[in-house]
Amino acid sequence: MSNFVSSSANPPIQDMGNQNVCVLLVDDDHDVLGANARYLRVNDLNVVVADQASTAIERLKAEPIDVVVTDLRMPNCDGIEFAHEVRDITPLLPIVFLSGFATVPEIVEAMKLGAVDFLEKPVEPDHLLGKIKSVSTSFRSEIALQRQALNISETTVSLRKRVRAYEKYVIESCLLQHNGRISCVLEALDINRRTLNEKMNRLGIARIPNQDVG
Amino acid sequence: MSNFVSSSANPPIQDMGNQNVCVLLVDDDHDVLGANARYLRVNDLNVVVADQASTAIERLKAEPIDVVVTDLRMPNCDGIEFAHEVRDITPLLPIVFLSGFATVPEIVEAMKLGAVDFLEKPVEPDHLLGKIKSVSTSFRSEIALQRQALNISETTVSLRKRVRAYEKYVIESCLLQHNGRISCVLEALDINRRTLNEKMNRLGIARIPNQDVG
DNA sequence: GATACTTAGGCAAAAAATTGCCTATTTGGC
DNA sequence: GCCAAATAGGCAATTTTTTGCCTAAGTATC
Repeated sequence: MSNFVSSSANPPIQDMGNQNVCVLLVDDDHDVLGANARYLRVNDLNVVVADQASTAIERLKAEPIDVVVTDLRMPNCDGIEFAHEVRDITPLLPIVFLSGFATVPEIVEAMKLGAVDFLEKPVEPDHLLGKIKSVSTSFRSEIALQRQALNISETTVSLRKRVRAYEKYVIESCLLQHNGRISCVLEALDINRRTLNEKMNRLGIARIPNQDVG
Repeated sequence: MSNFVSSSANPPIQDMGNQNVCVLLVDDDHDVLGANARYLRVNDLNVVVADQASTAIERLKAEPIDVVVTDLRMPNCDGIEFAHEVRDITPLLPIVFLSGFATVPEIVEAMKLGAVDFLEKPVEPDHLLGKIKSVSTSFRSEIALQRQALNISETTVSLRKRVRAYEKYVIESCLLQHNGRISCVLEALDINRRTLNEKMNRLGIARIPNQDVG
């Protein structure tokens, strides 16, 4: 927790390079699976694939997965069921669902299980990539934030510090999500350019050397 | 989060006396609104109705609402927009959406905004009642609070709003935790009394009638 | 090399937030 | 009734933040 607060001193979240991120891709359709896997790998992600839930669970236990991307409809085992199993193993792992057609209760259930998003097939590979990147980065800081934000009972952290940490977290996430593109952050956070500048200086947020993807 | 997951098969809630629970019912269809309101009232719930978002917001500010039940599609203002406004005022209040037809992104967005459930119209009154009862009891749970506070992250909300919501959340939690005792909050959050006062007014945080727990 | 685009930052006015001082109200105890 | 403790809020000085205007630097494009 303290590292979060004091983080103005230490290096802010850098674009840690996608290669650290490991994605578990689950889909019974081999074409889709292959295509997505290829695209993600080209973009420096580690990709583990599985064409059914049981395999996926094995892989999940074996490999250090950062994000799960799964189809909702699968022959042997539906996605919700699968997500439950994932939750049993890793309660906090971000899960992104894909589906061509899903019912309202399915979506609701998926979101309640903590799905990070629900994308409609067919998914643009680039969109998927962006989602994964944002998810996998925000996931890490979210944990830190969570401690900071919710451990009220444990430690006494001043409101000021907390709010600052939160603000920093939001801006950094947004920056990462938009690949360092300031103009996008301005729009996304609906904030004055000058203000963002000031905040970044004040909070010690580093610029990201805006490297375009793909 | 387990309480959320279990919601599909909600266990019978102990009769804790519905009369305490106050529901804000929002729907532009007067027939639906009337029918639902009647049914809920017969079952000892306090019901406040509104046939449009603006009215609902007024009511929300005026009355001590425990749960919001709103239609997703409304003439002047859509439900998501409305939910955003609700979130600005009460970041933690449970919201149940109703809709006859909703798109995937709408549902996802609603859930990310912290919707507790998403029911398809037409809704069986009894089902709605059960949902409200279960929701209003589980509201106190820490987990619900956590989810709320942090799940906003993906959605595009202005930094200002986010920070405000966060600040509000922290103060409200702290207040709850210390049983409404202002002096404790001051110390815990290491904040000037005058400042806390101002913030509470600005953010619309209600005082808790400091009832000592036996 | 010229030009457009993006971003940083100095400066100062304007706006907002913080906070000390003082007073009022409420609540509980003597 | 009187006193003490807790809390709210008016007022104004002070501090902080926001933001517009202008300039400059770095990059990419033609």
